Amino acid sequence: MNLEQAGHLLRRLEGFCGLDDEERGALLAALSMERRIDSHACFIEERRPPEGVFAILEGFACRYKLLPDGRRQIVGFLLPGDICDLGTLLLRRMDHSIATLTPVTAAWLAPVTAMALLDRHPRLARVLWLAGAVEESITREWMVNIGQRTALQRTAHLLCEVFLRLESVGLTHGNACVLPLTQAELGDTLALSAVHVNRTLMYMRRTNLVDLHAGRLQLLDRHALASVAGFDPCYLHLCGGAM
Amino acid sequence: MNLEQAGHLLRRLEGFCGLDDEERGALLAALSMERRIDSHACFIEERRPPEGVFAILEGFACRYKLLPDGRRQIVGFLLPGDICDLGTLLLRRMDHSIATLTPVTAAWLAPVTAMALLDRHPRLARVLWLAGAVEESITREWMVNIGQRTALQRTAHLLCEVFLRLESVGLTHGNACVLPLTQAELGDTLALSAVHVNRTLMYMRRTNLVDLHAGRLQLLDRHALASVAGFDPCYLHLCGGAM
DNA sequence: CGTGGGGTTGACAACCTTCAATAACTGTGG
DNA sequence: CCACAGTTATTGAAGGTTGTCAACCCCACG
Repeated sequence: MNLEQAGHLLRRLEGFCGLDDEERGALLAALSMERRIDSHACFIEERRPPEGVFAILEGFACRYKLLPDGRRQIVGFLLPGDICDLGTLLLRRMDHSIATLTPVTAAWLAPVTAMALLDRHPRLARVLWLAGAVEESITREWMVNIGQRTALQRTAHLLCEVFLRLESVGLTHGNACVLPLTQAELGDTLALSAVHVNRTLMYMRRTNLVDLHAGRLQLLDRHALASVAGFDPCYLHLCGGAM
Repeated sequence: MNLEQAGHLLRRLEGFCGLDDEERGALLAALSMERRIDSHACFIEERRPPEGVFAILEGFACRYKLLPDGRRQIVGFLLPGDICDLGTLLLRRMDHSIATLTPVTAAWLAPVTAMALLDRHPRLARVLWLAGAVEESITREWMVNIGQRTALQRTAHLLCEVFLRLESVGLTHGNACVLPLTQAELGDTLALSAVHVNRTLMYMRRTNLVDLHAGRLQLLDRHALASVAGFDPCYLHLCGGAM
């Protein structure tokens, strides 16, 4: 695992709680098995037993559920630095699928390895537990977003969130970051049709809120964006970052 | 804590994994501090530090988030036998509120007590962890429900879920159970207006799917209900119960 | 007997979806 | 270097599901 990628991970975890060299070492050692995954590949399938814990080192992935008629709801983004599926480790079968949105490199821990790591390093266990709690919190906020906000507010809210999450691991440059999603994928995330996502993004571009273009997100007016979204970063538990 | 109430809790946890007498005893002892809460009282508030873990012994409660304009999204139901907020134990502040929907009796564990319990009884820790993972799974399914399904499917899906969850702790009688929610509360849950909830329930009554009336839910045609909902109980991880 | 909360119903409006057509872009092979 | 195919983005028009507003009923409760 190269140092920059490990940096995203550590930076994120240490946002919660300091780690000593031994803990850092143990975590990195456990995550030493890397795997590259193609873009748009489903690498964890609903109804199959969980295959362990993994960390996203590079690239974007998502959790999603399919409906019988082919509709899809994306229920979470997995960004660089995210550690995934500690919670599902004990479940018999996955209740959702996970797929890449771009090429991804991930580090894997077999279930037994993960359990051993948690047993031997209580503070590491706490931090990972915390990271899971934050993901839960994000899921709840997404439900509010989809349930209560208009297309404009909803889109603005998601863009605020993604930007802050990327910023917290050092993946933004000024007011810009990558966001390599098609409008159809944004639609599956926001529970909007791709057409309406397009209209909404066009409107945001015209009104100088954001420019999302060729996989690159630029916040033209951060404050106004947060304002139309009604964005309150509290739920990200970032301990510091404001909008 | 009376035995029937403890029964709901144990029945639910043992659905995941057997417990020995010592574990059962330790859990019940830790949960010995009972508290009665009035109907429609907000007993855990957003932005305040978590006050420990609690178990719902009797009555209905919900997690929710408020928007600046007063709209509300209920993001989860807490039913008898549910153990709550292990996940948030480590967070600095709550990212949502919890309120009762009926009078509730709950058992409380102070944070330190909860941590001690988990440390001393690994298998108990696993079961509680599992219960948390199931709650996460339910949250994701709710997001799918709100995002992708029509009002009719959405309502049917929720009713299927509540019925099964109550059935799993022995709180149903034949095809009926209590469901003491106003239509406005159902609306906040399903992200529908109270008026449209009413229309939908009227429709379901006319077509002999369910009768929801005076706080009592009766499934008139369980199979048809599951069918219109596109309900697949897999996400509840009940290990047995089907619809 | 009045009051207030919840349920029920109708009319109308709004937001968003769907369908359809076109334009821009990406990668591939000749 | 260009032609081509496939995907993604953009825009218009029409229609549908759901929200809002308003009225009315019913019932429990004081």
